[in-house]
Formats: sequence, structure tokens, C-alpha cells
Amino acid sequence: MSETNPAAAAPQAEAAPHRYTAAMAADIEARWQDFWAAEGTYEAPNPKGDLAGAPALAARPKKFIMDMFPYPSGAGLHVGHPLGYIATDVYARFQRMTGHNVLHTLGFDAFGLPAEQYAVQTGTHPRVSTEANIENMTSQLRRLGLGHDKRRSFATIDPDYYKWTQWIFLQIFNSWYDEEANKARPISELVAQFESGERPVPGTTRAWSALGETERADVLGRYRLAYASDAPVNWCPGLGTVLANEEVTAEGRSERGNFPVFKSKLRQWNMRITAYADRLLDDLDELDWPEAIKLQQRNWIGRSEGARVDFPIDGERITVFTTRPDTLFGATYMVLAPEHPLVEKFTPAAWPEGTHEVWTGGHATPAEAVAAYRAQAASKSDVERQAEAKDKTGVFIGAYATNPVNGERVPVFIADYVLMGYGTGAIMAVPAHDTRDFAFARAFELPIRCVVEPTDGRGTDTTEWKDAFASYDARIVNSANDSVTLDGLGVVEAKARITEYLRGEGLGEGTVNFRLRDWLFSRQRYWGEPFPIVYDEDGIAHPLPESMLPLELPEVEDYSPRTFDPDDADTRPETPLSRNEDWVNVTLDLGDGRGPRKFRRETNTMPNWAGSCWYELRYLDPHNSERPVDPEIEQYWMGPREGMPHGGVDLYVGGAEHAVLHLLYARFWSKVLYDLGYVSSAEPFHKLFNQGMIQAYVYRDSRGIAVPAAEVEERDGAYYHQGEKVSRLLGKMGKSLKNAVTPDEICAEYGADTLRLYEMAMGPLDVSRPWDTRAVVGQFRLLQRLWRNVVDEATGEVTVVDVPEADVDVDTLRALHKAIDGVRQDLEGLRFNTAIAKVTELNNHLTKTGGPLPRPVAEALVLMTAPLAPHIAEELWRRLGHTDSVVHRDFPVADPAYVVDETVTCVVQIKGKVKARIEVSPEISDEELEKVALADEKVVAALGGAGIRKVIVRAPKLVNIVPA
RNA sequence: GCGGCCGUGGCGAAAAGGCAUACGCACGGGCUUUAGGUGCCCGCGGGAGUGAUCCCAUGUGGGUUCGAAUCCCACCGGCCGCACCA
Repeated sequence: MSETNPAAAAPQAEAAPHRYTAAMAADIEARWQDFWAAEGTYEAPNPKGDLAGAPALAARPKKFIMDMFPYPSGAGLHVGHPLGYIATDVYARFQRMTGHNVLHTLGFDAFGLPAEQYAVQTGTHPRVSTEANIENMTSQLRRLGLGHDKRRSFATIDPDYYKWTQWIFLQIFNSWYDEEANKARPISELVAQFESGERPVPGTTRAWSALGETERADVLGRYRLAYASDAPVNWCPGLGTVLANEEVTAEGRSERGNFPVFKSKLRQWNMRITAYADRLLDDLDELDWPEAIKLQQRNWIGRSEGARVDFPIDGERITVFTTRPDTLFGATYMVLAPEHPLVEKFTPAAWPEGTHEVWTGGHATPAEAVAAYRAQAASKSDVERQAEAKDKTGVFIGAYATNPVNGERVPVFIADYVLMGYGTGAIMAVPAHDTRDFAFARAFELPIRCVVEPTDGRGTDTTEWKDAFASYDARIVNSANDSVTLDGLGVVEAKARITEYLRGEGLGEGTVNFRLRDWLFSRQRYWGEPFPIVYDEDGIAHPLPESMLPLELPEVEDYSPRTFDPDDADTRPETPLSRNEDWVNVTLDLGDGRGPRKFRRETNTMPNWAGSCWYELRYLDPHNSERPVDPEIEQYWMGPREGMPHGGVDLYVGGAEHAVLHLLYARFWSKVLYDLGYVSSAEPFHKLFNQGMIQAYVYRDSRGIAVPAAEVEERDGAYYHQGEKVSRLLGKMGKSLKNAVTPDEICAEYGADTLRLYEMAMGPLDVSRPWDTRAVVGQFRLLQRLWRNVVDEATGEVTVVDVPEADVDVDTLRALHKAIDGVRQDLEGLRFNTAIAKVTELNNHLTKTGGPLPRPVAEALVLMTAPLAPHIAEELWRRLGHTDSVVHRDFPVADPAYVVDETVTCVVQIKGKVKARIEVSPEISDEELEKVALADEKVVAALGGAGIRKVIVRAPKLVNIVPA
């Protein structure tokens, strides 16, 4: 090994031939990595099946520790990528040393846009480039010494894996949500209810048996948890695909590529995640997740309690959703979303007599005004729409509805500040108590009626109001009719009373509305899981039978997506799979007793999120060919237990950017599989931890162009590149900013153990911080000193002395056991930075003490280091004479007798300022300590004869004296 | 605009409401080496003093407390999320 490394081959200075150098680290690390691979050190036994075994390990309590798996990008890794992987590895190693059977592995999320775009750029087939990237990344990661169970690794593009992704899709397709049971059930049970008449068939008076096949398919499509529908979707011509709401930014652009996104009506697959809105919200309470992420999910789900209220119009009714039914008496007009389907129906031929001029938009007829406004609204991108958010636009449709509680005629408008996608797409406008309605009412000179008494002294006459009064903490006024009055009630009571009244009158009901929309699940891409769906000649979708899975991606000549002018909203997507007619048109026997028939295949593919929706389950039982995961194995690793009522992975570490995408989708799939009885865990990830980002300085020249960070020099607090002054800013690390540092170069310069220590020592795991290559050497020095404390640099001999722990001097034992105690707590709490500080402190203490280390101290030190720097720990452990690996050794346990000092320093304060320190016994009583403190000469001097008003004693650490 | 998080040495950062600045980097001094990088030792928040010592410092201003980096209020600055959600 050393022959291939010139640095290692060069005769090192005679002074220290056995010094811990980069060359030695490289040698040690390679040897132990080979050893671990050969021994299967990190293999975690299952309770049964092909991965069963190692009974001693299998009998231990389990820990399932997981990273968010990576996209195998073509760019390779920089030092920011492995931060989380190192953290979980340290934690997993610590858990192995504290009596757990630890499952820790890593796979690859290899379908999807990034992998595909790289393939398109390089002109290679996605499978070829993706597999090469996986191989490259695997070898980069191997160099870090991560303790993964390799047998459990897979990529989402493996047909053996996506067979089950497709299978789960079919389970979802073949399920419906039973609102009464509050869970998903097989669609066959719904059909049985229709057949028996137990449940009436919606939308028809006819019996189930009287319906044709297409009609039945349509009915079931309204229940299935995976369904195709024609709805306005996010169409991104620049990417050539439709996108989920979660993938579109607030500016109305694609998260990836930043192209414009348009609303376009297209037939697409959806997942009925909205059926789970309540459970996705409620179950958050039981999860050990960062509050910020929980909050983001809560906001995304967006539960609002309110009421539906019907406004009669022309013998029909328009239903609105409101969270403020208490202000119903103040509703002076209505607004529908421009695309609301009822608009045409109520738009009359001519403007009613005396229609206000500003309401018509200057158009001759209502139909003209509506058409013009709709065209204008549709052409506006979301960006423009938002930029103009303050200026309210809209147009009167020429019709009046009736306010159901006071019988007043209220004009009906369309305006783009009302969104079709939220609530019922229609609102009652209460301008006095809603900021948006207020702005609209002022613009269109609509009446503003105060029904909530302002508490800020402005009075109930709204003519001079500058803005709406939207407070909840106030009393209702001007709100009574012959049968109900809200006057004098608080907002909460008023809501309850009016809702009750509306229900009684058949005018509305209390309801809960969600912001969450169904999940758009199809993409016009090649590089994704094909849908296991075929269409018969009537266009009815049929699931493929399980025996036809996996439905593999066909080889096609042209796998690139058909993209368009990013700004051309009138384009239509084209699926790459549709280019292969031989694959699309098939004759199949679906096993439904109807023999071979002609079908067309679904040519959309699944989104890149599909593969990551259930991968935690496959790690458990990766080779199972009968089912996604064996229930007994799933129960062992992920089943509910004390403190985790929904079960799940014990620790899941990844970036916060997946707060509402992957993490929401995976929870949804989990719940469907749970409802259908395939798994015992209703949540995939019990504890979630978001690691921070490793940032890097970006240096730009006077033109604003990034210059290579490695070539920048610092002089007197300024930065120079080739003599030119450059500016410095903190940013992301990456190739484009010319500031990427790779793990490979740090490993070459110092070794993997140093890199691991540095990344963990930089600061708390959840905080973002800048990378500083110069500072890495500090952790290298720690390892050198550790090495020197055990091995003689000149001779290579181990220098420890064999003495029993009882003979070790007490100061050293105190330092040791305090460190053990602290490091244990820090590792358990993922505070790796302070754990390393404590190891460093102990090591420095031992260095200063001088002389050979007593064996019990050296061994404990090595074991404590093992989770953080596993290679050097293995090497020293072996040199200390052991033949086994440190990996499954017990982590040292602190002896409480040595964790407390014999004497402690007690601080004596006067009015909170430290005036004296005295050495006292840790067992000293409050009374005794007070006496000693008051007798101290410095204290006496500081008091200067002043009397004492009060003495606070916190034995044995502190006395605080308050003079009179 | 709404919501959340965060402000401590030159830098990354430590501190169950109880000795602020642990640990590391950088910097300064010394030692070792023919020499150098990634070796070793010492010093290192600011100010005063020859000195044991004293005073002042946790974004700013108030408050609670015997005692506040930590809790509360307001402001300033930064980061993140949502954004016409009825």
C-alpha cells in the first residue's frame, strides 16, 4: 500500500519515524476499511429471513439510524455533503457501543430531474451516467469510514426496488378513504357496498349493477387514493413537465431551473393526500421533530375552521367558505374566482339598470366584461399577480345574490384575489373587517358596514376608516334579524351562534377547510418509474397484475424531455415514453377472465419523490421478492413502542429543504400502508434532525465574477487574487462559485479521521457555519497527540503501563471519569462539538501529566474516541493488544465516585459579583458553607463592616451575600 | 405584511438562572530541525497598575431576580419559512 504513496515511501525525518502523519493515516484507514468490509462488521441482523444471524446482536434493543439518501449527482461530493452522514455514523457507532443492534446504511435516490438533466447534458443514457455517478460517490464515501451495512443498500432505479414502488402505487390506486372508519380501505370493499346497496352510488339514482363499465370507472375514480383527473395543473414549458404545488415557488416559477409555471388544464395523475390532512396534522404532535419543520407542515396543510354559507341567487345558490361567519351581517358583496364554473350561469345579457360605471370595466355587456377580465387574469403570471396584489382589480358580473341573514341584495364580482384553488373559490366580502375586501370596496365604491365594534376608538362609522378592523378580540354589533342576534357577543360565541343558526335554516354549516391540495403525481419524463397502468379501448384505466411487475423502462432512442419556450403557456407536454409505439401498444391478458385484449400503456412517469416515499422500509428487508417488507422485520425495526406511539425510524438526519416535500409525501405513503395493514408504523420517521449547511466564502473580483477561493490571499484584513483586490461574502459551497473543497483533498492531506473530527467539531450540528481549511489542522494535532500518548514516535512501541485502575492517581481518574460522563451525554444528545472538546481536554491533561499512560486510562480514551475517529481507534486498540474490533466494545462508563471532585471551588459573591473563592467539600451543608464564607478574610474586607441583609447559599458551589 | 430562529473575543464557538469566553483556528514569543510545511512549550476579551489586584465587557435600551448571555418587554441587525388562503 505504502509503495503507491510517495509521501509514505519517503524516509520520514529520523526524529519521528512512527509519528501519526497523513501517510500513516492513509495506511491505517485503508487497512481498517478493508477489515470491516471483509468481516461484515456493520451488518445488522434481522429477526428472520436472509439477513438473520448474529444472535448476540439480534438480542439487543434496536436502533434504526438513517440519512436522507443522496442524488448521485455528476459533480461529485464537496465537504458539505457528508456532514450529516458523518453525524449519523458517529451516533450509530456510539449506539453500537452502548448495547444496541444498529441498522445504518445508505442508498441512492437516482430517478428524477437532476440525474436526468446530467444525462442529457453529457449525452449518455441516464442509467449509464447514473450508475457511474453512484459508483463514484460510493468510493468517495467509502474513504470516510462510514459504518454502513452494505447488504442493505440499493438505488431507487433498481428494477427490484421500483417493482415495489409500482406495487405500492397499485395499492394506493386500489384504495379509497372511508371517512367513517377514518382510514384507507381496499376499493373492492367499496364496490361491495355499492353492490349490496349499503352505500348509494353518488351522482345517480341507478343501481351499481345498472351502470356501464365507464360509468363505474368514473364513480370509482372519485374515490381512489390515486386517480387521474382533468384539472388546472402547474405546467412548466421550460422543463417540459407538470409539477406539484410543492415544487413551485412563491414567485410562480419552478423550484428547479427557475422557469415560469402556468396553470393549464391537463389530464394528470393525483394522489388524494387531502384525505389524510387531519391525520398528517394531528400525528405531528407525537413526533420528535424540530418545531420549525412541524410548523412548516402545519402551515402547508393549513387547517382553518369556519363555515360554509349559501347565498341564494336566481333560485340557486353560491356557496362560500369563511372563517368569520360572525361577520356575515357585514357582507356587502361577493367575489368569485375568475375561473369559477358558475360565473357564466349567472352572467346576464345586459347590465342591470343604474350599474355603477367603475363596476363594468367600461364594457358594454357583462359577458364582455367577464371575458375580458378572465383573459387578462389568465395571461398574468403569478409574479405579476403578486406584484399587483395591493391594487385590487375585478369586474361586476351583472348579477346580485342575497345575503342569507339580512336579505340584502349583494352584487357579485369576479376578482383574481379570490383563488379557485382554495375553499369554494367564492367569498363573501366583509370590507369592514378584512384588509383585502376593504381595499376592493374602496376601489369599487362598495358599502362598508361595521359589525365588529372597534376597540381602538375609531367608532363604527366607516366613512373615514383608513383600513379594516380585523381584530378577533372585540364585540359584535349591528348583527341581528328577526330570529337571531349576535350583538354584544364576542367573536368566538358569535361564530358558534351564527353557525348553529345557519345549520338550522339550511343555509350553511360549520366546516373545516384545508390549504393542502392533492398531490400531482405524474411527470412527462423518461427517467422515472413507469405507471403500472394500461388503458383499454374505452380509455378505462386498468392496473397491471402483480405478476407483470416490475414494468421496466423501455429502451428508447430519445429519452430527453420535450421542452418548449419557457414563456409559451400554450404548449402541451409530450411524454418521452409515448415515442415508443411498440411499447405503448400492447396486447395483454390482465387475468380478469376477459382474455388477451389490446391496451395502450400510460406514458407518464412518477415524480422523483416516489422512490423516497418508502425506502426506509426496504432497508429493512432489501431482498424480499414476495413483498416490500416482511411484517415481522418491519415490526422489529420500526414498530410502535414506548415514547413513539406511531413507530418509525429512531433518528433521521437531513436538510431542512425537504420540510414539506419528501417529508410530507413519505408520511402520507406510510399512513396508507399502515391503514392497509402492510406495516405497523403509521409514521416513517420518529425523530428528525436537520443538519446545518457548511458554507464557504465566495470571492469576487471588481466585475463580480467569482475567483478561485484557493488562490485568494489575505493581507491586513483585505483579500487579493493575483494582486487584485477582491470582495468576500459567505455563500454556498459549489463548483460554480469556485469555492468547493472536496473530502478527497482533505483526506489526502490529513486522513478521514481528521476530516470527521473537524466536521463534527466545527459547531453544533444544526447550525450553518463556514468551512475553514486552515482550521482542520487543529483536529489533526489532536489525533497526533492521542497517538503520541499511546505510541512512542521513535520506536513505534506502545508505551502504556499495566497497572490496575485502583493504582492510577486520583487527579487522572477524575479527569477521565468526568470526560466519560460528559462525552456520553454529549454523544447521546448529538452535541458532537462539545464531546470532542471534552476528549481534547482529557487528552491535553494526559499530555501535560507526562509519563506513560496507565492502561485503563489509555483504553478508555481510545474507546471514547472510537465513534468519532474509528480508524485510529481500531489501530490503537489493536496495538494495545486486543484482537477484536472496537466497534462492538462497550463504551466506557463513568464511575460516579470520580465524577465529583474531592473539593469544589465555591464562589462567594457580594451582590452577584465574585469576591472570593474557597475550597470546600462537595458534601458541605448550607449552614456550614455560610459560616465558612462569612469568615473568609476577603469577604470580610469586601464587606467593610457593612451589615448583612441576606445570604443565599447554594452548597457547595455558591454563596451570595446581600449587604444591608 | 405574517410567522419562526438567531446576535458572546480577530474567526468557528462553550456556558442545568449561579466563576462569561471551555475546545479549536488565527496571532505573538520561545524551543527543536541544515531548512520548511502538519513538531513541542508559553501567552492571548478590553482598560488601569511594577505588582498580588481592580474596573469594564455577551447587538441597544428597559424590566424581573440576591444573581441574567440565559427569563420578560421594546428597538436595531441578520437568517429562514409563508405570502391576496377568505
